[in-house]
Amino acid sequence: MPKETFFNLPEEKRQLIEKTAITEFAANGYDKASINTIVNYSGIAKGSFYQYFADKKDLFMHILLSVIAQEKIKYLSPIMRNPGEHNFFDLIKELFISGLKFASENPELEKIGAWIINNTTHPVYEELMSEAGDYSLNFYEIMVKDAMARGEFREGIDVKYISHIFPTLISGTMDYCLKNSKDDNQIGLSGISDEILEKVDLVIEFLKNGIGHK
Amino acid sequence: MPKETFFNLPEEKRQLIEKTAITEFAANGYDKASINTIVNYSGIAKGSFYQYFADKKDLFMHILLSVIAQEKIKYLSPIMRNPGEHNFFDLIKELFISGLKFASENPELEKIGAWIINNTTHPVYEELMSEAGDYSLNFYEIMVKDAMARGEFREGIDVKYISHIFPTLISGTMDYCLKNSKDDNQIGLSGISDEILEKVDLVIEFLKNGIGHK
DNA sequence: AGGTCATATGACTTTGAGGTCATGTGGGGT
DNA sequence: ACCCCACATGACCTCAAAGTCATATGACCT
Repeated sequence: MPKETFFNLPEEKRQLIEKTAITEFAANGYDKASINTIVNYSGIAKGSFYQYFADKKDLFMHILLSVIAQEKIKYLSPIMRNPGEHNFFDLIKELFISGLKFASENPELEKIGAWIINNTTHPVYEELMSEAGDYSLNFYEIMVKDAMARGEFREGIDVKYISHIFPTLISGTMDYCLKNSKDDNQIGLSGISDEILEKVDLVIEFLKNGIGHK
Repeated sequence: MPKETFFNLPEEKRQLIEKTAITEFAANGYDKASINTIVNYSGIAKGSFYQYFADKKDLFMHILLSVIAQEKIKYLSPIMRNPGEHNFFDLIKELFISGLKFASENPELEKIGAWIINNTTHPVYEELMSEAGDYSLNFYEIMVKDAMARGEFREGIDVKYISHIFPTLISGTMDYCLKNSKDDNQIGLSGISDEILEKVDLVIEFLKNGIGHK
C-alpha cells in the first residue's frame, strides 16, 4: 500500500504519477520498467517517489489492485453480477465482450494485465495472489466447475484442463480480436464494433463445438 | 553465430558452457540471465566468453538454433515428415506426443522455448524470426490452412484465429499435461506415460468437438 | 516573528549488468 | 632456442538500476 503522503497529494498530481507509471509498466513489464523514467515523466524528484511508495513493488501493486481492478469492475455487465442465473456460454460471451471493451478502451491497462498472466512464476504474481485471493484464476475454475455440475458440457470434459487453459485462451483471443481489426473497428455507442462481435460469436462457437465436423 | 574459437574448444568444455547457459536461460529468461553467472559456473573467465561469442544474443541464438532446434527435430515422429498424407487431427496428436516427450525429457529446453512464445515482442524474437524464417508460427498456419482447404473443419471456422491461438494453446496444454502428472508419470519405453496419452486424447477431442453437447 | 512539521529534493550509495583490453601462457613450427 | 599466434585471463570500464538521506522549503499555528 502506498504511504499516506501519496493520498494527501492533489488529485491531479496523483493521477499524473499513476498515468506515467501505467505507461511505463505497459511498455516494459515490471522488471524493465524504470523508476527513474517514471519520476522524470511525472516531474517529481526521486526522493519524493519514496515518500509516496515503499518501493517499486508497492507502486505496481497499487496500479494493479486500486487502478486496474477498480476500472475493470466498471465493465462487468449486469449479467455477470448474478452468474448463477445464466448458462456458461452466455456468461463467457459477456465476459469476452466486457473484456474486449475494457481492452480496447484501456490498452495500457490490458497490457499490464496480460503481462501478469504470462508471468505467473514471477514473485509479484505470487504476492498478488496472496493479497487478492487469486481473483481471476479461481473465477474461471469456479465457472467451469459450476457449468460442469449443471451438465452444460459433454461427458468426459477435463474440468481442470479447461480452467487451466482458459486464462491464456481468453488473453490470446482478445489479442487476436483487437489486433486484426485495429483499422476499421469503429467503437460505437455500444462501445464495440460489429466486426468484433462476430469474432466473439465464432470463438464461442469454437468453444462449444470445436473445429471438427459435428 | 559463435566465433571459430568456440568450435575449436574441446567438446567437453563446449558442452559445459552450453549446459550452463541453458540452465541460466531456462531459469531466468533472456534479459535476467547473467553472463557472469554463466562464466562462473562454466569455470571460464569473462574475457574467454567474449572470445567465443560476440555478445549475449549470440550465445542465446546459438542455444536456440543449434541446440534446441537440433534436439527437437530428433523427436519429430516419422508421421510428421510427410504431413500431406495424414489428416489434421492425427498430425496434431503426433505433434503433441512428440512435443510432450521432448518437454518431459528436456524441461530446460522446453522452458526456453516457452519463454520465446510468451515474448513475441522481444527484440530477440524478431531476430530469431528473421534468421530462422519463423519456423513455428508459419508451420501452424500452413497446417491449419491446408486442413481447411481439404475440408477437414466445419464451415465458418476462422483460420486466422485458430492459427493465432495455436502456439499458446499448445504451450498451455503441455504445461498442464506435465504439471498435473509430475509424480506418477512413468516414462516407459515409449517415452511417455499412458496417463499423459489419455490427456492428449481429451485435448484432441476438445479441439474437434469443443466442450458443448453435440 | 519564530518554530514546527509534513513534504520536496537531487546528489549519493550500492549493486550488478554487459562488454573491453592489456597482458599472460603454452604448444608447434623453423 | 626462438618466435609466433591462438587462446586465457581478470581487472577494469561504462551504464543504469533501486533505494537512501541530509538538507531545503513552505504552510500553518502560537
